[in-house]
Amino acid sequence: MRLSVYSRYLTEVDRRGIITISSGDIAEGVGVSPAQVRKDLAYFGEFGIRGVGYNVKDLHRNILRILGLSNEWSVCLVGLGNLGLALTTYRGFRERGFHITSIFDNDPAKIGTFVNGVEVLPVEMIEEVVPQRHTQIGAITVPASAAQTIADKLVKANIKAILNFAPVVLNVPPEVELRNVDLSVNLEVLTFNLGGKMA
Amino acid sequence: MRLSVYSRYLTEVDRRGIITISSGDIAEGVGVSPAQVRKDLAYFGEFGIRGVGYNVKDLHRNILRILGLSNEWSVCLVGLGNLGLALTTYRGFRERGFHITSIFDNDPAKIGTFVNGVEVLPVEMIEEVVPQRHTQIGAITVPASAAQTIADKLVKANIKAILNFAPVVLNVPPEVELRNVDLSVNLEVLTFNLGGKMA
DNA sequence: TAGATTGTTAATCGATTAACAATC
DNA sequence: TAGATTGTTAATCGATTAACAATC
Repeated sequence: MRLSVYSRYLTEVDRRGIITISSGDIAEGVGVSPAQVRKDLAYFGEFGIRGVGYNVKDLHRNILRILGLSNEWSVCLVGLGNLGLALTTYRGFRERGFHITSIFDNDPAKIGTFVNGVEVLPVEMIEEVVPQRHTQIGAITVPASAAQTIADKLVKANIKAILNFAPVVLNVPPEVELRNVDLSVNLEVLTFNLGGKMA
Repeated sequence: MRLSVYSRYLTEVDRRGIITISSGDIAEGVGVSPAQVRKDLAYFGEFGIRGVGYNVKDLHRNILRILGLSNEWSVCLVGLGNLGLALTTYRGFRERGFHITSIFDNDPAKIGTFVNGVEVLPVEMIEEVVPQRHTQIGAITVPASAAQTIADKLVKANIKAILNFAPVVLNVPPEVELRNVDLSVNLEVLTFNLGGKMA
């Protein structure tokens, strides 16, 4: 969604101390058309003033609210490999109100250790711990072969959304929101687009 | 691009020893419409046989070729944080013919060390080393504040494509292929879609 | 009032789906 | 020949852009 990109741009614009911004300015800043910006924003309400533009702080607040970023979220992380570890230190998580409240892995060497003050638990405990901590979001960073099993456990544990980093198509019921952060696809789009230009 | 997803599905189908597959089967396997599958494939050539379907191995080979995955690619990695480290061990890279041929960072403690047999070099050497090793793809895993500077260096070094993991809109000339792997946007789409369902 | 910029309607564009003739 | 399934054309849908009246 483009709202997310607008939000980021507004953060920067606000930091520069700019008070008011036009759809044209936003459009130029993020690389879309002014009409698109106005359409996107108008869909959620009348945030601007005709002849003037949008109040930066005000608009930003509204977008954050629409994106659900004024809420606090409990996240569980399944799979503590390099990627999982990278996520625990990812600043963007905290900035958006995401709190990693539990970490699961099935490596005995990792179970019982603490990462950022959170104890690593065996994956068998997902169904017990996730509901307990009112966790809404599960991040899957296990190998592709294990991802579906983990997804099933998360669904049973009544998770609301899954952020899947494993390169595999997961099967979850429609009421569970699923996002795939798939590096493979990105790599392939990259080489596909490169295709014509290179040998 | 959906081709990437088809490719993955065909790998699995092939492993099961299936010889021929219909557009309907593929569609069901990856969750799109049969017409879409046929349209996508027909765009690149006539890979199927009417009344029969597609030969799995044959189709897969064709898709790999179209995606540029039968080539070998030289990749440089800039930024050796947790995420950068995760990428060096990412199996999907090697599987697709991506070779990390150089790693750059500006932390003196990291410079000179070896990761997977590749020496970590100072970022100042990008413009020298990248052309030397005929590197086509640059992966940026530095903090957002440094990303544009790195991108500029890569462009000067004549890179063909950039895979950007920093949550920032990069400015590169149109002839450089740019892909953003933006976790922030994914998080925000997630909470946005969750918005209606939750408090 | 004149200039600027929004919100919105209408026109355009592209992508998806439905339908079917071609053909194995 | 009858059944199946492709490749492709036409119909549908949705998203983007252009244009402009409303209004600050």
